Amino acid sequence: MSKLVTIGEAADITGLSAKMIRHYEVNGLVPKAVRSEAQYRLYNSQQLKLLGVIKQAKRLGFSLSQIRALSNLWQNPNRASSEVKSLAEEHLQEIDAKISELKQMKKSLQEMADNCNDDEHSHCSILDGLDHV
Amino acid sequence: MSKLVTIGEAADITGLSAKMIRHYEVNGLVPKAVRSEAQYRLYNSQQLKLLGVIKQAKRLGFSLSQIRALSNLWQNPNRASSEVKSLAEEHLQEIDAKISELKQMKKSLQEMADNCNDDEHSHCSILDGLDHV
DNA sequence: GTTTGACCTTACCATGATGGTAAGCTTTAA
DNA sequence: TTAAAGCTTACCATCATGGTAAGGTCAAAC
Repeated sequence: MSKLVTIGEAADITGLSAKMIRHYEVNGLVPKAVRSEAQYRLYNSQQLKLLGVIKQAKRLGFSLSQIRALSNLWQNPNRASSEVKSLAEEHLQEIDAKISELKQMKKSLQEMADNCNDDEHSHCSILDGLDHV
Repeated sequence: MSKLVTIGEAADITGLSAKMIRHYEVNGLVPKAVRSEAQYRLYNSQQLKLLGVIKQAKRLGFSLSQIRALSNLWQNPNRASSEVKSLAEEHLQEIDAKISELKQMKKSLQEMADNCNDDEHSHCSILDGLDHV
């Protein structure tokens, strides 16, 4: 007999936007919410908890399709923790790849910028660096 | 009297796609190409050079609007190198911010994953970590 | 000289995640 | 009773890119 809240309250509680919550329902990240007589979506505490899990997963940079998988595991009492770990490690690898890529960009750009005279003249090592493909 | 090439050759030479080159023209990153009688876009060596510069800037992660600015400076003989450097440093800051964000994500997720038993049981510290908002 | 295939053109739709707006119905509070 | 706030769906925009369709053009092979 848990208290039911509308989508606006659910948004306030979880820190997601109402738009996002609807979007997640349409895309299967959360089960379809029950509706009031006036067709308003209603959420109980368990569903709010799931939305909170999704919010956290978003903070960790999981994509919506990864979150859909996480959400399914979270809702499944027969899950194996190894499945969850495997999703997490997949994402950790993506994060590492992005960090490497950004570090490489930073290094190249930093080198170019360090050689730039930073004055009113038109010659610029950054443009030179971009120039020769 | 430089040789003119069509968009497909320009794409092959620069490593951009023909779609992207058209998109960049529409969005003002490159000047409108001259056309053949049959309305085919034609590029000279100077324009190919600019497309090469754009390709490099993309490798460095500049956004299209940043590249539009870089392109304008590249084409302007009266530019000041300080303007170019300022664009580069703005982008370097963005890169640094992204790296920090990803490192923070990685740290949090790594901690959760390290405590996961990785077995067939349903209990999982990763879900626990996501759970308590 | 015609056909074939590779190339070009524009116009439209899709992606992923989110925001914005509009038009209309419902609930709440004054 | 009315006004405000909140809900509904449906559509369009963003960013950078890819895909496709329908049609025009060019070069080489037959």
